[in-house]
Amino acid sequence: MPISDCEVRDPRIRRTRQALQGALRDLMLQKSFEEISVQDITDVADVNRATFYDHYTDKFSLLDAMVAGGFHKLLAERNVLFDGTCPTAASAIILATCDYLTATHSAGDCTRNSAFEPLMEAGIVTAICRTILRGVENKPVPQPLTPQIIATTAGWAIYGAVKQWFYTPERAPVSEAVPAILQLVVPILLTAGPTGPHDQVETPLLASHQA
Amino acid sequence: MPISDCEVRDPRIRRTRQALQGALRDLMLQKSFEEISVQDITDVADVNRATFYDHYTDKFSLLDAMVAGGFHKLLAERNVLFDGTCPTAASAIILATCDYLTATHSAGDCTRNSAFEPLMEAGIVTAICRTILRGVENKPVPQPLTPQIIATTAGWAIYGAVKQWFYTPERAPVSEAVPAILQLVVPILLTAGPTGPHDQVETPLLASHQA
DNA sequence: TGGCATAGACGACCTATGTCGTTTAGACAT
DNA sequence: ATGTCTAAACGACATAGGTCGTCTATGCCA
Repeated sequence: MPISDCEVRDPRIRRTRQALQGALRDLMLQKSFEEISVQDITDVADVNRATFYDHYTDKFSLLDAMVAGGFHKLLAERNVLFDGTCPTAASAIILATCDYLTATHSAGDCTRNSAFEPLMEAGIVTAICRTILRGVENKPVPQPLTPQIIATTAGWAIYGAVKQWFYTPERAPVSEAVPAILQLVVPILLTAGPTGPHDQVETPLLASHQA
Repeated sequence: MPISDCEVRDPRIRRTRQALQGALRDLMLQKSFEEISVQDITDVADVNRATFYDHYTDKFSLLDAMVAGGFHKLLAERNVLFDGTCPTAASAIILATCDYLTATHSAGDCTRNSAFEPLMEAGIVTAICRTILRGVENKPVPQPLTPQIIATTAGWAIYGAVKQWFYTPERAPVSEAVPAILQLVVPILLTAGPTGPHDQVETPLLASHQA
């Protein structure tokens, strides 16, 4: 039976999970997610196939863990902590999402079918919402709204906007896209309590440092 | 090879696809999506298993077609046409989403795993975005935004909000939720061109007629 | 009404999936 | 170092998934 992924003490568990995640990552450079079998993954990771099922219920849940972990790590590396409704933090999240999408898609995939994309998107959105929620969960919100709804709405809106930007042919550069998306989203965030230190948007610096 | 689902002339095709969709719908009342095999579906639909693959690539794509079709039908039945940024139309979409989520979840599922939910959500979101896009695609929008980005952002925001509302324990009634969610998303819609006939929100009537 | 195009039936085949029970070996504490 | 606990290996098995080629019969149009 699979065990939760965060904070695993036993180094053996970490090692094999790393191996499995690394294997999937490598394989996705060569073929699409749907073409990859659990056998393929365990072959590359050099663990027994049955062992795979000790950690993940199927390849979808492995993907899930990878996306959630990867995006969370990206946010952590950049020290993104959403302090209140400060637009700078929101910009950082938007930028991170742009970068993450770019990074994961440059890795080979023309996968225009099946469950891969929705699953991956769900993972990213969850991570975004959680980050935002940490910033707004103690703010007062007008009835019948809740901090959760604010965070979720903003999180989904951000991902939708970034996704659409990403798939737009001849899209604007990130440096333009981020403040534009920010403008769309701030009203949602402003619904929650008083604003942070910065009140109005001023297009902060947005150098894209790739993962 | 599977053929597109919309506007199928041949009645035989419609018939078998209806049978397959109906079978899945029935089966989902009894067990979770992941527990249902293609065999199960074709047994209930009384078609050969191989025939299934003539229409859908897998059970996920069947679900996809069902959700997209079902939600689209719901919107069509209610004559939801998103004329500009008029809040009434937005309310109708939000309400429809609430109802659809309620209807599909009352049908048995405690499915807290796997690809089912993300897949279903993706279908709903796509339908919402398409509907909104029809209303804003010819509106002028400030650079570097596009009508597509407006529509996608609003669509994802709406679904996220409704989802969060839906999963909130002891949630407010729809009649309160819809205008609240509307308040969150109108700013996004208002980014696009001049508003429709109604300018300010006034909490229009929102009787929930279930599907 | 008759012929044609083609959806669906059917059976066979191979691969992938998921599960079990047993055995091996590595991590960790004493 | 040594013993214990348990992750992982391993082999085996039953079921599900997906594909192919051929045959049948039904909808459609002339």
